[in-house]
Amino acid sequence: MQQEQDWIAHSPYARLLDERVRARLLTLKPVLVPQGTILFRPGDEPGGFVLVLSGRVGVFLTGKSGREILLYSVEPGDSFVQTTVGLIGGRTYSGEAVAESDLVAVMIPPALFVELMAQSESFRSFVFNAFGERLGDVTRLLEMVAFVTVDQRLANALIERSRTGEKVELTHGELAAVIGSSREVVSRKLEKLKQNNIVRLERGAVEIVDRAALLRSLEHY
Amino acid sequence: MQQEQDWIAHSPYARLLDERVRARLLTLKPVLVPQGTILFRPGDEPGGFVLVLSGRVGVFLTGKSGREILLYSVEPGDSFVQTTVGLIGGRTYSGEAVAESDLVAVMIPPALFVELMAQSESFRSFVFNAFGERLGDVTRLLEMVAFVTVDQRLANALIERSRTGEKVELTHGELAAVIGSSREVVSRKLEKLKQNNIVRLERGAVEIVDRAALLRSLEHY
DNA sequence: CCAGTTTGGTGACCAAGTCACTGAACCTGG
DNA sequence: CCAGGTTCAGTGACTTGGTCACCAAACTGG
Repeated sequence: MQQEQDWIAHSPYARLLDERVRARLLTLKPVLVPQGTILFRPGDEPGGFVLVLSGRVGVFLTGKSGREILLYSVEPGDSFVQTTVGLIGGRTYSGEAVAESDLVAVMIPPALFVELMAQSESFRSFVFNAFGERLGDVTRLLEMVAFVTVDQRLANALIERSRTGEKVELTHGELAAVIGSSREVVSRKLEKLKQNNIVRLERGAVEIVDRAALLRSLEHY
Repeated sequence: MQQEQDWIAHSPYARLLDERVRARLLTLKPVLVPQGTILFRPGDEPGGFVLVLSGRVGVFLTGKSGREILLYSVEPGDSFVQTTVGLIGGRTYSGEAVAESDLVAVMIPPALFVELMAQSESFRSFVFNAFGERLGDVTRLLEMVAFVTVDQRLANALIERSRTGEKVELTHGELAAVIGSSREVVSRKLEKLKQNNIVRLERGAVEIVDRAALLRSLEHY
């Protein structure tokens, strides 16, 4: 697969890695992970620093009520920095990672990880950026959940997941997890959007009809 | 001041730093920062890696409505990893840091920071752990805000801030920021706790009378 | 001691989450 | 191909929490 060879070039941060590191990383054998696999659960001891080459992983937090919220997604070129914390500091992690599609990934074993950290400036930058990225994601999400209405979070989620106008193939329940709300609430909000001819609904998917209207509802920010 | 010399020994992670690094860090001149100083604001370019030696810093997120939420606090031995992200990755940061008390801190200049990262395994661990710590804090807070009732968050905050039974010297508004709620709601909840003889209220402070009852309200988790 | 500022209290209202259902759409295996 | 289970969506009633617009009490600095 092409992606397995030039993923580095496609990742905004990984592309800055120096040659030596790239060479080392390319010797690692990519693993195939089927959709739906749970990569780790709360409390798991991390096995290494995982880099996603293709596919998409969602990391969820689950409340005791069973409600879930998507902490962030890991996309090609991203890594599971969280597991890194454990690697170095011996802490375990909270949150559950699920492969949202079939996955190609490489796992950098702890020894190699530590070695690269010691030797390569560019690798350190890469890891740091990945970390910063995550912290930023979670902070942004918190900001959303704490300060922004469900309507806006929903509008935002729909727009983000339909950049090129395609249907958003998520159930109401899944959408709820993305924006940190509940299925019922999402259903009701979508119902209203439908009545205003802003979206079209079908089982398991939402189609944006009037993108402009959605965007307008966001601009008061 | 004693603390300025042996802060390293008191910090759970900093104490693991190797001799060479300690020596370098101890040559840095500590800065005194008066209470109330805003250390950085959203969008600021970070000036270095800041280590807090004594005092306490709160990092807040502010919604457009003016409501605030405490992201986390930085205590002696902790550092502002966030600024680090910027140091290496050139990203700016969201959140506002306020000195909650008079502060003694050292700032590790970018050049030294990069050098230490390159040279010292133990320094890398230190920085990583600090990072992991923050990510954990923010994740935990998100979990709270998303899944836990105000009553429980309030009970939790009161207990945490009165470990040894002292009064919690925060206004209702400040308490609201700590748990991510609003002043009015906190006032009403406290009112109820008072009626049940669980707390005693005074202007600017809350005293826990029946700690056991508070703890009970948490155990359903 | 008085004016202005902080802090706290309250009612009315609205937004959102929860509970307990119902029904509709879909898969699947005999 | 259709019967029964399962997943997905819709809905009403209720509770919790956040917001708005106030007012009152407590502090604080001249």
